Amino acid sequence: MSFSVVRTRFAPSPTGYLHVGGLRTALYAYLVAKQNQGKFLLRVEDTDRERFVEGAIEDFLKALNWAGINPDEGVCLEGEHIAQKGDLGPYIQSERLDVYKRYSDQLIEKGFAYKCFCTKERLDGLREELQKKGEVPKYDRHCLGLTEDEINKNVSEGQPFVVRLKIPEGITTFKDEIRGDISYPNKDLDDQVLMKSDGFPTYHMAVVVDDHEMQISHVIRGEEWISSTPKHIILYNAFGWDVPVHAHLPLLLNEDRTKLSKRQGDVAVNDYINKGYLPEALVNFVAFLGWNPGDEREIFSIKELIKSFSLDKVSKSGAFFNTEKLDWYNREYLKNISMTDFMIGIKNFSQIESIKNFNEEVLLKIGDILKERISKYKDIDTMIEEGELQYFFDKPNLEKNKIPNKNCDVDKTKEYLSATIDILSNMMSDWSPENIKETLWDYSGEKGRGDVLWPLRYSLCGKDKSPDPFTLAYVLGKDETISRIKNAISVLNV
RNA sequence: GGCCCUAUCGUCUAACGGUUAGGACAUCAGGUUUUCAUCCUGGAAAUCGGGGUUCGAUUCCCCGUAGGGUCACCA
Repeated sequence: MSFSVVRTRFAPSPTGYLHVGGLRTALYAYLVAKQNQGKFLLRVEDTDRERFVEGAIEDFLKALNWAGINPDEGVCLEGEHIAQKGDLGPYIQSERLDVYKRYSDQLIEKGFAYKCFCTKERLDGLREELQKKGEVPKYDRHCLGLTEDEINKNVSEGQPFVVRLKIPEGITTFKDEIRGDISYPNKDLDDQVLMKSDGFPTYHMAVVVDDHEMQISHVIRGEEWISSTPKHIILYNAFGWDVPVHAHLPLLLNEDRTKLSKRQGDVAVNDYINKGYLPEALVNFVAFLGWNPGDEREIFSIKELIKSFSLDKVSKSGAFFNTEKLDWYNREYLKNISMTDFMIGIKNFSQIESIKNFNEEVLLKIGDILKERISKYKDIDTMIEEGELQYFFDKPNLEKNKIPNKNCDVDKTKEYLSATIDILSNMMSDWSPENIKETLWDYSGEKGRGDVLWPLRYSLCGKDKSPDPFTLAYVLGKDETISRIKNAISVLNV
């Protein structure tokens, strides 16, 4: 191979939104470029005009940017606008039509490709016929036999035509960086359309021409492209170009082990952004879907990934996109985030009204509680919506029989609660969870930890499950704490 | 159906011929300054089947089986 510089690319087509499989492909390509001091480019493959989706390019770019994967060259975002940088552009295929035309003419001239005037009807009929006979549907090369005169006549009459690749005899073999040698008998290959009748190239033509023109050294893409790679190799050979390294990544799978798709859960990167996952976590997670460093480390920043990643350690089989593991990753990253960043994260993320009920002070006080209990920012909204945090604002409704600890009678409970009020009222140290705990420690130890602390905790929140009573008391403040305990005593007196 | 790819705990994976088949997530049990959460400890859990090659196969080869991908003027 004569590529002196590593140049990789991510080449999405703007037909939808970036999904997690695409994110991983982009990430791997990015890592390979970065670890070799190479360049990562982004090219837009918009040769299918019918499937073009408005805004898709921006979406790709934004999602990639969120993940920390930014192109060195090619299509990029400048503020809110799409821009292009680099000397080998344009990097949007619809702006390169003349390039493909030039190369396609060259191919025809050299006899590697030919014009085909067959109508859609004829092609459909042919396919149907072959399928009925149980044969592989392939073009029958009807137009390969056309004479020069016939071709010229058809063209001058304005008959639409496509350009087809003339597949040579033999066997085509290529080396896949992940799977090793892969061979296809050429007789199984169809005379692939290179140029469509609308003057646009097909993917196969465009990808080969552009990868060559943009000096791509590593073609890193999904496994679904394996079977069209031989056609690309034949094209490289026809042009006399060096073939870049190919690496076909295993697919990301649904739970039923089919190719990851919508319908079976969230697949768009945006879905995960909107649920409040941290970019570092998603990146770490998808990086490990199909790759690992070979030792037992699991937490890798993108910088560490650049250092450790290698294509030959990428696995060959598809991986199920398991969000439970993703949640774990996100919790790990949440642990290391500062409280300030955590607060910013919540504020930036939360869409719902309820978060606005929280004043800064309370939010800061319950930060640790929140951080420990959520997997992702969205969970906070869920907790709020389900009223799980309501006791921080409103006095709870208490059920009398739930106030005493298990096997502790009402009179004793009243006594403990009253004593707790006294102890807390006379507390001299600062009102902090640690000090509250310390203040109550001897007394509760003496009377029975659970018998004293359970009713306290329940009095403050009215829930079977909650954070510890000291934190609760701290967040509520001394006055409110005492008021709630008094309330509990009065409930017991009813 | 043709062609191609793949196959280790439920899941993600490690073990580049010799290991009590390792780790992580999830799960279960126990523990930790009441509950929940966190944290700690421990348990259960896998080499698709059949043939070879070899002193020895998860590992190499073949055949099955299963799953997936692909067979467009879509990428």
